Amino acid sequence: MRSTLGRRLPVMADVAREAGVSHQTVSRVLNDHPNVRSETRTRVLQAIDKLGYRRNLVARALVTKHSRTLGVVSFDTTLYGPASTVYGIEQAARAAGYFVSIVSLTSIDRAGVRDALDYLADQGVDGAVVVAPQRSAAQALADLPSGIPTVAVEGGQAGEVSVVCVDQVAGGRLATEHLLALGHETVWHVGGPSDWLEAEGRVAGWRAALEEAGRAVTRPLAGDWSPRSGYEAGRSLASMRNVTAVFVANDQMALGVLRAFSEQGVRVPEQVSVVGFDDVPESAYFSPPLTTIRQDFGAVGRHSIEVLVRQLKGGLDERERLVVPPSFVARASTAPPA
Amino acid sequence: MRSTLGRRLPVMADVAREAGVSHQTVSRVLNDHPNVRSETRTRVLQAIDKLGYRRNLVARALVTKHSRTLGVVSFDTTLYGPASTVYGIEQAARAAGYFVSIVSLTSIDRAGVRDALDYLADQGVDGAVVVAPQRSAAQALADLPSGIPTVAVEGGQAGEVSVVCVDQVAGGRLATEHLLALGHETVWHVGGPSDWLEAEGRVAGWRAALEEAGRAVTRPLAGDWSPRSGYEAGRSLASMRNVTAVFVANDQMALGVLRAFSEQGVRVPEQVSVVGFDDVPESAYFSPPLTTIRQDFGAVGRHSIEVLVRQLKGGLDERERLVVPPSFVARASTAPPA
DNA sequence: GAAGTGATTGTGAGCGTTCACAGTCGGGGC
DNA sequence: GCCCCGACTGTGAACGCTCACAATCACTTC
Repeated sequence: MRSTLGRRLPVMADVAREAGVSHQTVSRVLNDHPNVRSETRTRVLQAIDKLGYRRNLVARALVTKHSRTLGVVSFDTTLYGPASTVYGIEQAARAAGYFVSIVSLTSIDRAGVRDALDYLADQGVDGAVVVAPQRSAAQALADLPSGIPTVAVEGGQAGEVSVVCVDQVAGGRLATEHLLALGHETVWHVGGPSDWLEAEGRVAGWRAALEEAGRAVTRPLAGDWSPRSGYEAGRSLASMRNVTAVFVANDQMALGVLRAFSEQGVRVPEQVSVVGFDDVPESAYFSPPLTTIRQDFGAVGRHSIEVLVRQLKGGLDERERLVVPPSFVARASTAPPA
Repeated sequence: MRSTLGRRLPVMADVAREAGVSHQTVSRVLNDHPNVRSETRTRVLQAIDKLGYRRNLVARALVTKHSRTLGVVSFDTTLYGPASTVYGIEQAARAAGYFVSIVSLTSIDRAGVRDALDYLADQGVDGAVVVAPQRSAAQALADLPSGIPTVAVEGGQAGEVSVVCVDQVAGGRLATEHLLALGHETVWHVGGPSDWLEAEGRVAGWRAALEEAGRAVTRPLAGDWSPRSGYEAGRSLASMRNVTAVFVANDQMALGVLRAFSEQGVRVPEQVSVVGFDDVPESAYFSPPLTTIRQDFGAVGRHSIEVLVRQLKGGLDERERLVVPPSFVARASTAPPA
């Protein structure tokens, strides 16, 4: 864009002239080519410094066909989970020497994912990671050959693309088994939106743990991740007699559940135990502090970049599937039944 | 890169040949140039469709010197505020036809901001918005001429750059005046980190409201935005006799305060009233639901893009300063003193 | 009927880099 | 003394697009 002076920004040829070499030698210095006499190298470096030269990455991308830019497609980066994942992705990508171009979707359907990927492809990204926690998005990815190397985060079964995800089933198990171990007869569940793979995995883990223990599997209550939906589920649960333990599919809804219980005079953990999922920074300060399942979003982001970069470098077409284990965080919202 | 077939991706010349026109005519069709016969236009469009041609934006950027990419520099996009702002920015930028390249800083000091901006400039962004809520970042912006059009979000006094921000002082006032209006003798304050401009503005508003009402200005307690720091401040406050109203500089810390009060048997709002700041989605479900000051992060993001695009288009060098007013959200954490 | 006008199209150069290919130079082996 | 080889450097052509300019054509206009 024009320097602060009216002068044109220096280009490689200017540096070459200044250093008394050819433009190619300048290029070699810039690209750490071994066969450059060290004296020549310093001369070029000095010229670069003197002129304040900066290599034009757009021109470079034109010829190399690599932009060193990675695309990220995500859904509602306002939520803690996606935001943390994207943060991890960005850090890892930059560390690996890539720029990150992002597009946030308001609705993550088939068309949306395709458009976003096309959009990024137009821009010339070398690869993309799609944070696709919804079944529709995951399917969109599996079906359409995006043309560019792609990694899915939380993207369900690895079909056409590599996948990095947290073991949601294990997480659901962890939560449920903890409650059963405390002596609860069975565990109720407040689930996330049914089209989210994460919600699906958590229910599955909960159900499996219950069935393995030979306990009654109650019908899960449906939420939409929001505190409000948790609140409503909490009101329903509070009105039931036999509820002593609840596994809520995320911390935000758990907050709503806690709130509803508190309003209805249901004491946690004395009367009912509650376990959340995510371990958002706030959950340690809920009333009571929330026992929850921790997901390492940062690790997921980092891994997704590792996989993507490996695919870019190797050029190999093997699909990977990397699963990050969740962990259990004990706090004050669970106790043995009264 | 490379189509699924081994074949080279079609370029403008291929389309031209297919349509029986010159490459320039293809370019004209692509750029909606008026002087193209409609019959020619359809022929070109058909050729484009048939070949699956997509214009190479990198090549275009090389000659136009415009990448149609905007950079975003932000600090810890894991936090709700920055995440929401960045989300708003991204949506607005895409709507305006720009790509968004993002870099998240872990520490937002002078060098960090400069590096990030240089990094983005290298990539060839047309402009940048820096979410710079810390004094050091704002200063870094004011001092160093970044070379590219830049807009600061929450960036303090407009010096060298345009600024879009929320009126933090008004927010602090709103909170404090509400508590005074309820009949509280004075209002205590739990502040954010002292080098944050937002924290500074909120204290200033609180102090101004107190002084105008002729009330005692107590020494603010220091926090770092985290629930933990709020919790600690809350413990201190709970141990004091004369505290009846507290204005906490953000909702997360307010959560910690609430938690500490609850542990110490201090009832909110019966014994102490609490007001937060931000209106995070969770705050309506705190115990009790938190009265707070709402910031419209989305609007801030949108405005910052508007200002930036105006600067890009107009080419004019005028600096703007756009202030978004906060609003008061009444919930259940405040009441008249006992 | 000559010249002017506006719409439509084509030609060639150039954006700033990297790539492929040629040189040049000095020294070791015969 | 000749040749070969490796280290170093230079030359010219892409990359795929847009820009400036020229050319053509059908009408008007006087």
